[in-house]
Amino acid sequence: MNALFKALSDPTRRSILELLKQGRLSAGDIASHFDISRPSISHHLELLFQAGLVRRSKEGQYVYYELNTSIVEDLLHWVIQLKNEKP
Amino acid sequence: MNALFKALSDPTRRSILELLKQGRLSAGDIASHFDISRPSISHHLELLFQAGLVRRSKEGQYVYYELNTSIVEDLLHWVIQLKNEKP
DNA sequence: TTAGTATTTAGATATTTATCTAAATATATA
DNA sequence: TATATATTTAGATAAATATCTAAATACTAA
Repeated sequence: MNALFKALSDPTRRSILELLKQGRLSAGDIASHFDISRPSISHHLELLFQAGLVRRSKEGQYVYYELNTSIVEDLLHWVIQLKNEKP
Repeated sequence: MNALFKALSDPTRRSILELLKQGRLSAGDIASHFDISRPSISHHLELLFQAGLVRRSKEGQYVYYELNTSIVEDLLHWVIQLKNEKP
């Protein structure tokens, strides 16, 4: 749960997630949306992966990333649980 | 929104929020639940306040903190919006 | 007014984090 | 095989952050 919140705490990483709402993208396609070096984006993608927020699959020379919504469910529960004092 | 996610990215601050689910507490009462100095807790409380996650009111020499659930609503929307590609 | 308690502010420090460039690895293609 | 492209890893650096102690502020009560 800590990795999840840490992953969400960076605005670039949240933007990446919003991008991936459209569908899966390669690391390079993701990087081209930002004014940040590819290694930095790669690092952000790794943190998102560690947090379980994205899946990845290698196809040829490309690595595709896509949202993993099942962990978003966990986040949803955490938030709801905070809102309702009697769950 | 960034202040909100930044505030949630620290485990101590998330624990403070969980504590406040029970009801309002003074800064000192909150601090006594942690092995961290009072000034550090005070700093965490300030960040939670800046993020809009808690309200505070001074009563005599005490400062009481309580959850502000209306901002939690915003967080909820952000998460839901991430889950549903067609909102 | 003086002493005591609650909280925050200030300033310092160590750790974490976001970023970069250069190099390494993996794959595709000429 | 040699070259080009995609991505990650390594290592360095600067900025952000969590923490501490000491001091300041605000209030209570003797």
